[in-house]
This record gives sequence, structure tokens and C-alpha cells, in this order.
Amino acid sequence: MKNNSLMFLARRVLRINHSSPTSNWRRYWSTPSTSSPSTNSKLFVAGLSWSVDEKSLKDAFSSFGDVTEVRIMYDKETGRSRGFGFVSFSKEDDASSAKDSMDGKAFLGRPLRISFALEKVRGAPVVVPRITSIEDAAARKN
DNA sequence: GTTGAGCGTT
Repeated sequence: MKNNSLMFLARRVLRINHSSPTSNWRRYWSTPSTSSPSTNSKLFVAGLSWSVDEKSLKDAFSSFGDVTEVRIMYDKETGRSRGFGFVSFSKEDDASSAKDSMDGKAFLGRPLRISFALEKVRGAPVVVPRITSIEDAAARKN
């Protein structure tokens, strides 16, 4: 029937426009560049009170291990904290234990939200996966 | 004197 062939074509179009590019976009957002988030020794710390500075943040995390870097993002104009920052440990083990025990815990009146940081490096080339057309992949198979 | 999810260089 005519409708059957139309549906067949429609399904193929949907597969081409949806399935493959979707997985490419997922990979773009979930794979920053280098290491996987689970092996990251840098923590993303949000939920900070606006009165928290880098010193008090480092003091709070130093009990879990060697803190190599503490960075809080400040507003460019007002100079006040933006409420989140990054804490690096020399050992991933310490970062992991610090995250486990500090995540959700209140710090200066606000509950902390901690997760492993994405490896964002200024000047690093952005890895954009090539959008491989499904026709090429299918043609290569044959 | 304020606001409240988030992934970056003030």
C-alpha cells in the first residue's frame, strides 16, 4: 500500500535525524576532554554562602587531605562570591572522601552541593565529535 | 543589608 511505504520512509528519516546525532550530543556534554569525572581529584562545590572565602573553604576541606587548590568564583562587578567554587586535592581518594562526607552538609548556614568538577581548561581545544552521517556508515558496512 | 541553580579564572 501507499501508506506503508510512506511510513517506511518516515521511519528511516526519523532514524537519520534523531538517533545518531542524539548520541553525539550526549557524548559532547558528558565527555569533556581528558579524564572521566569519577577519576577527578577536583571538586565542584556549590551552595556556598556568599560570605565564604577561599581560606575558610580550604580550612573546611583540609581535614580530608592535602588541598592543592581552592578557587571561588567571584562576581566581576560587585566582587562578591557567586556561591560556587572548586577544591582540588593531591589525591583522588581524599577528594572522594571529602565529597562523600561534605556533600549535603551545611556550611555557614547553607547546605553544600558537591560533585566532581568538569575538566575545563582555558585555551584547551574543544573536542567536537564529527557528525557522521548514517548514510556513510551504512555504505561503509556494505 | 536584596538573590540561590549552577561547572571556571573576578
